[in-house]
Amino acid sequence: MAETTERRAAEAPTSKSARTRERILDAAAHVLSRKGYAGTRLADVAAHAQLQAPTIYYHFASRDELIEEVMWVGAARVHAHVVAELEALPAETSPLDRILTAVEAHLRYELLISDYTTASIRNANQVPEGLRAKAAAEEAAYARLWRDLFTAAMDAGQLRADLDITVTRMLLLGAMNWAAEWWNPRHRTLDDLVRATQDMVRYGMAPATA
Amino acid sequence: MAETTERRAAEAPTSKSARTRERILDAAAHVLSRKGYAGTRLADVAAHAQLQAPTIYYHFASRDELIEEVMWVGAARVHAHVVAELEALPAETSPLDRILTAVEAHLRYELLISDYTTASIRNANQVPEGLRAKAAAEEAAYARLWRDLFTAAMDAGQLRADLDITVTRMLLLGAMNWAAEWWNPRHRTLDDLVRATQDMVRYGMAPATA
DNA sequence: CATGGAATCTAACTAGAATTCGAAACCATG
DNA sequence: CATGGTTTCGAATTCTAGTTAGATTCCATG
Repeated sequence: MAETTERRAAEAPTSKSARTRERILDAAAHVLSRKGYAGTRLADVAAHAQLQAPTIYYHFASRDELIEEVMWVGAARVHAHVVAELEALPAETSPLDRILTAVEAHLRYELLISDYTTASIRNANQVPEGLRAKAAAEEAAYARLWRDLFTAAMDAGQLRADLDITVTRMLLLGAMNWAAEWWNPRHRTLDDLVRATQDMVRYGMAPATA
Repeated sequence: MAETTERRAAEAPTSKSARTRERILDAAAHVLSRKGYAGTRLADVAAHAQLQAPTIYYHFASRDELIEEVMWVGAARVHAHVVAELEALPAETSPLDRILTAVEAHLRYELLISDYTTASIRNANQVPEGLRAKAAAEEAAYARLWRDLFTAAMDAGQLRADLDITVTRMLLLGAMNWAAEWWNPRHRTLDDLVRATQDMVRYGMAPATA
């Protein structure tokens, strides 16, 4: 019953088998983010999941299928979380405020489940083509969400008229994705990071030119 | 003699041996950026450098030493290039303009030698500790350069007084580093990318509040 | 407490890749 | 054209890690 608070993120693992599967997936994300695609050894994954390597084959058909799922799950969960946060906003929320909400949701979720995030970020271009398909489709859909947010804000006149929204969108996502590489909760709170990122979007770095 | 124009970037390869060594290094950066640390096979590196795997051992003591050098070279060259561009500025250049110059220099060089850039970016946390030392030291020195640029601009009142310059600096570097992952010269010129990044620094995304 | 499916384990097979070694090819110099 | 150092190569060695097979343990159910 104490689990209910956890269920927002992942779906609830019911059977014992499902829970073991989830444990293997988490372990794989952990190893994948630190060792890369080629360096992800099933023996290491198994050790983190507290079982023996061959056991993985009871839950996944192959090493590649396991890794494919990690790559996909990371992207899918961030996407779903941002969508949920946006849908929770009042209908009259301005396009710019929707962007700022998306920024906060992306950062919080990315840094919360950072093993999956860093795993898919660092390995996006290292994993063999075949394994990329599902994750790539998910990322494309997520990119469309951001593109729509920017287009709406531009149409509403809330962005500088001469802004290159394609490039700017990628710069913003890059700044956020990179945070998983350096952010340390002992130096800055997540709240501070979110605020600094939102301020960067709104005001840039220079003071308002009087 | 036609080589002289190339010499701005890397030091001039004089002897035949030095040129082969450089070719191996380039090939290693290429493979490392695409396959990761564990996935970088010497046979692949050799194929890209148009020679056989054992030949690599004539130029490098081991696979790890080769990879260590790739990781280090990328960071060192970007650092050196940015320093050179900054030193070429007139003494009276304002701190904010110095930041904008550093942005341009970083982006141009990073995207010029993007195999090295993406190699070190994607593998920074995948390479074993021992190999990180040299590259990490170089990156630390480079980070200090940026910290000083920001501190000077803040002291000169050219940045918003409430700006968190530590976080903002990392967001900016992240946005730029990430560009190596998505920038495609067929969609946007490098000039456009540089301008968009500089505008983001100066103005943010929203129009000046009247 | 017996039983059968679910879940996990141990042992063995196999392929791939770094590294070593000694031979061959290259090439500037006398 | 010979010669010796430089550079490259082919073959053999060794170790690592994915995968499979078969046995064993766990555990809910009757």
